[in-house]
Amino acid sequence: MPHLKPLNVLTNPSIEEAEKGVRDAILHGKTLLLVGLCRVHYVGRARSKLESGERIVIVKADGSLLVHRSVGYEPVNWMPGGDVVFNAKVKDGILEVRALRKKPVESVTVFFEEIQLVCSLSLTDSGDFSLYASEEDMQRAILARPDLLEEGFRPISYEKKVEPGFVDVYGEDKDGNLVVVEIKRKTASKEAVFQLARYIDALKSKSNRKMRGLLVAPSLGKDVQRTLETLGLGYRYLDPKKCSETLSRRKTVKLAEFFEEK
Amino acid sequence: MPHLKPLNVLTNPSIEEAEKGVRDAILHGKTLLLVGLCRVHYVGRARSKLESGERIVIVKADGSLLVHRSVGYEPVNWMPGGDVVFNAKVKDGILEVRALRKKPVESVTVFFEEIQLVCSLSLTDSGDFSLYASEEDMQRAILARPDLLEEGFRPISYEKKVEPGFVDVYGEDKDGNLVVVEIKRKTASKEAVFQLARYIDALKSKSNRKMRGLLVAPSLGKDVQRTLETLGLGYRYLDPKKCSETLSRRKTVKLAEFFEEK
DNA sequence: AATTAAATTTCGCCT
DNA sequence: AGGCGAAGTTTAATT
Repeated sequence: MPHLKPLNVLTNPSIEEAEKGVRDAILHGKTLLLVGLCRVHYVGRARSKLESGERIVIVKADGSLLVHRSVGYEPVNWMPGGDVVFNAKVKDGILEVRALRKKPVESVTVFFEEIQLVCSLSLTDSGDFSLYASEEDMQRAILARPDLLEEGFRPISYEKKVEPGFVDVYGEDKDGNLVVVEIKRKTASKEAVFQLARYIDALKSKSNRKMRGLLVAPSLGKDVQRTLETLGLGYRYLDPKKCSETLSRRKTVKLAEFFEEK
Repeated sequence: MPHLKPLNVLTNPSIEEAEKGVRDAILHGKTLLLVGLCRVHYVGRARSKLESGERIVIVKADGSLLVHRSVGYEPVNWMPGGDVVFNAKVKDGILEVRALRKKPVESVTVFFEEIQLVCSLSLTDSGDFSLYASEEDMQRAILARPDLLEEGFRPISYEKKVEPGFVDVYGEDKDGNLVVVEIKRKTASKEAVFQLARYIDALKSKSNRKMRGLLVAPSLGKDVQRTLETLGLGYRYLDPKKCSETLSRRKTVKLAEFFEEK
């Protein structure tokens, strides 16, 4: 049974009615849904022009603006949220809706010739969003169950800072060798191998212990195996989904927990 | 004066009415706009769960689906267009709208507990979209006016294939040295420098002429200047906007024109 | 099909 | 505030 939430809908309004609806929505911090025939200009980091056509425009209270065409997952024009100022006015029978932000300076302006729909909404949304099987999940899984990597592996640290960046996982194997681990959640490219090589190169100068490099990923790109061999590095198959399953069996949530008392 | 295009709007419909509206829209290849209280599941390359809240859902005829929260430029869940099969059904008073695709196998399912708006649209949109001041614009500008790079520079080719990829612009300077040019439309990182270094490395073996490397960008990231110096490479400031202005003054449109008769 | 690089990338984290 | 790397990145181009 619907709660009949306040829902302001104008269908095929005049430009002037639409203007009022848009201004009210923006003024009251509502989410705005527009459908109509429009042109769009973007000026800022680049510059773009979209000729006349019917599109969906979403204006959110956080300052973000999206222009969607009838096809495509991505918006054709947009404005990321943030310090954005909206503005709506009628000029020569055209409704101009403009979003302007500084840092970087850029603006999206939508010129509506006709409006089919103006809908202002108050979206109540406090639902949690959770994502599994990300690269961080793989990292957490390895820390929780080091034998996923190899038998006898013991993590020493994670996100260790070295010159070129951060080592995903750093530890030692059952023979006491240091192990540098680079994780990729999908097919690893040669770039990943070079990244690992750079880490090892940077770390070798800081220790005289034997050091191994291990690339962890669900699969390898073409020639990557050969590149690994050339550079004397190793590979361990690991599937991100398996990692998230491993984690859901355990109750570990935060990365830091693994090292809190070391 | 509005054309009064066919616009199907249901406000606060029952779940069953909404189901009918959704099915009809999908069946007739319309764009669908939904607003309502819902949960969302994603399973595929990763896995995600979004708890109950009010959101905007867009379903396009090309198979793409977007779930937007009240804040944020990016959709919280989505499905890229392509070979997507949609499905809508009511189960236990909940309207399930599901998008499924293979390659990769993944699905987004939206569970509506309440619906505020169902709107099906026929968007007529053939408007051209044009973007200026892209990296390609910078490339074209350099080819059209080589002195943007440096006085006396003469382009030999563009998009020249070498082992690791493609050299943006390749030419010779006023002293007859070969010049390899790497273009970035925004702040250049160390990665860009390494990319340039790899190209030069690959090309040096093919010629015994002196060879210079030039990174072209509107600015440099931290330490990038030092990296350039270490590797003996040069930098030339160039602003993408200036490039697009240069191009709009000239009438050159196609890259190939510059070399058609060489 | 696989690889590579760009994107008005955005986003988050860390210095 | 700037830099770096990841993303369910997407997209386009080229092998």
